[in-house]
Amino acid sequence: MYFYENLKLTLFDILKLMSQQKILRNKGFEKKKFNVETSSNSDFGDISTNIAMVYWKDSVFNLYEFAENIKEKLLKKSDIEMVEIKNPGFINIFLKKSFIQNQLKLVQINKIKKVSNKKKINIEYVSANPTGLMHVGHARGAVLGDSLANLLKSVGHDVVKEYYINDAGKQIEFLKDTILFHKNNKKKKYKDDFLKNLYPGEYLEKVSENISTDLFTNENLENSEEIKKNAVNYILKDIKKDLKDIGVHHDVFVSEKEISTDTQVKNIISILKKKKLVYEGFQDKPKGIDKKNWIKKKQLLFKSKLLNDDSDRALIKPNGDLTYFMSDIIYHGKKIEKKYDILINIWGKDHSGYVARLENAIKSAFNEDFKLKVKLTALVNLIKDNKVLKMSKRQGTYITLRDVLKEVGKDALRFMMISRSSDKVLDFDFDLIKSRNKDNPVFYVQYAHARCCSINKIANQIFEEKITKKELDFSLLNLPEEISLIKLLCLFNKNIELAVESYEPNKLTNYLYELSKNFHSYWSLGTLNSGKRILVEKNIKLSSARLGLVNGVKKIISQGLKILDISSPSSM
RNA sequence: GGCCCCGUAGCUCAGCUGGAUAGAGCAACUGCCUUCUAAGCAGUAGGUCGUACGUUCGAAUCGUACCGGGGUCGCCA
Repeated sequence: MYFYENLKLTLFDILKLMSQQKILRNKGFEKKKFNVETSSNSDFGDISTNIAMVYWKDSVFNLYEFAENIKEKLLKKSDIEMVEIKNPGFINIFLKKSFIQNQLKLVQINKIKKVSNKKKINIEYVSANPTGLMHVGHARGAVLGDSLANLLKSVGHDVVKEYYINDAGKQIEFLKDTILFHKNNKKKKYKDDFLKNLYPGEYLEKVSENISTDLFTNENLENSEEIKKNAVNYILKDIKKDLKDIGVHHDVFVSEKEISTDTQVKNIISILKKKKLVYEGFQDKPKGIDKKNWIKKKQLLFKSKLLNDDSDRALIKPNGDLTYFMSDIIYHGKKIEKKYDILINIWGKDHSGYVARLENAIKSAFNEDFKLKVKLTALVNLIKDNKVLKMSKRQGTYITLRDVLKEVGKDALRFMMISRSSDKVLDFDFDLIKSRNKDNPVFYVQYAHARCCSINKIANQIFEEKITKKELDFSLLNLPEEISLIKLLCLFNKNIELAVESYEPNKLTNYLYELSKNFHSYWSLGTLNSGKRILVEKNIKLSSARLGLVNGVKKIISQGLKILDISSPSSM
């Protein structure tokens, strides 16, 4: 247990004691929350807490007396050197140096802390339509979902990673049309008179070549379905290959077509009917944009107006097909059947208006006790020569994930994709990502790890077997930079926890960057002052202790990068 | 117009389960390599945290309203 966790328990004990001593009047103190934070400023000690400001009103004392009482009790602890009370009521705790130094022993054997309440979690991500190759936008969701899944697993949750294949509906119809077009117009140029509702780009031409010509000779329904199936399978294979190349693996692939059976549809409709949430009717005309071709048609609608939507939403298209909304209700129903505690969906931000609707629908249909968390990812701007690369799906000029990957590599791609919080537009700058210097955060972190490895090699050369690995004397680590590096290492687990709780892997990349920065800074002390070099030739004990610290850094960086599925190179 | 997201240094962003003097990186300027990877480090300068009001001992953080930017609002997914 690291020092800040320790202190928190100590403070809880003190509260209990104060309750016994009738200093605290109410027993409800456990409900209130107080902070135990590592101090931002060394004037404020190693640990600061607002405990006195939170609880003094529940006590027989005034704020100052209350804080003093806590201070007295804290000073009885052997690990604490000094306690100061500062306005407007903070208690600042200064720990004994030896206590902090010995925290490094915990770092050496650091294991990521498991959660006490293990959850069954389903995370659905990527789910790119199988109508073409993935682009960087998909990659953002892919890496976010994958890193998040790894994080959740690392703290002990039971995680299933899922890909929902949209292999039904109009998009797939367009895909088939496009394939047919290529088959029938093989030699004709199609750029100029390109038809609406066909997918552009050369890729699908290649796909069409890989589909048996026999299917095209007579156009019947059966063959048509077969073409769709073959095309989807072909494209899906490519998508899976790309995902594999960026280290993304799903446990389950669910086909929209397969789960949306007639019985399922009837089932859902009858459930919703019982709850009086559906009716045959006319949808409101969409607001905002002028819709000249708006035609009223009768269809099955979900009463989402009752649930704060501004319009009721269609479940069945006038032609009898399912809307994607309906398919999604069925799909989520399937997931809910499997008794997950938490359902996580990673979607592009263009679906933001849809989140509440779906959540309302499935909560009212299934009444189950589960938590739905939809994470939305904002756009990715590809930047080259300080210019945003314009992409147009219509003209088929979008840049595919595999092109980007070829250029920057998996590690850089993964790191960059989660280096910003997901709801902010991400600038993906090729020049930056490919640079081998500190401008590039991926490089910077990996370089810190490589330096740690390098110093180990040199230590072995200089000291041979004399360098100790066990029973290091950490009391020799007295530089302020060493102390703060140790404290920072202790915060790794805390940052994992934060990343998990907020579903934000970028908290981990931020931490790793921060740690690397501190390490590079520590390393460089030696260039000015040879006594501050990590390896001091005439002092094996000191060198060993410092090497212990370096290896702590190495361990934490590699643990962090492993969760993100990014390599930790031993030399660069 | 409704809903969702964003607004922090010239630029890109951390910080947001309320805490003390708001932090990094880039760009600018000044320094540091005969010595462990200078692929690096140190320093200077740069801010009414979009605006206003409110809650609070305390607000970048919470609430309300407004301003600016983006997304979305069919039977596309």
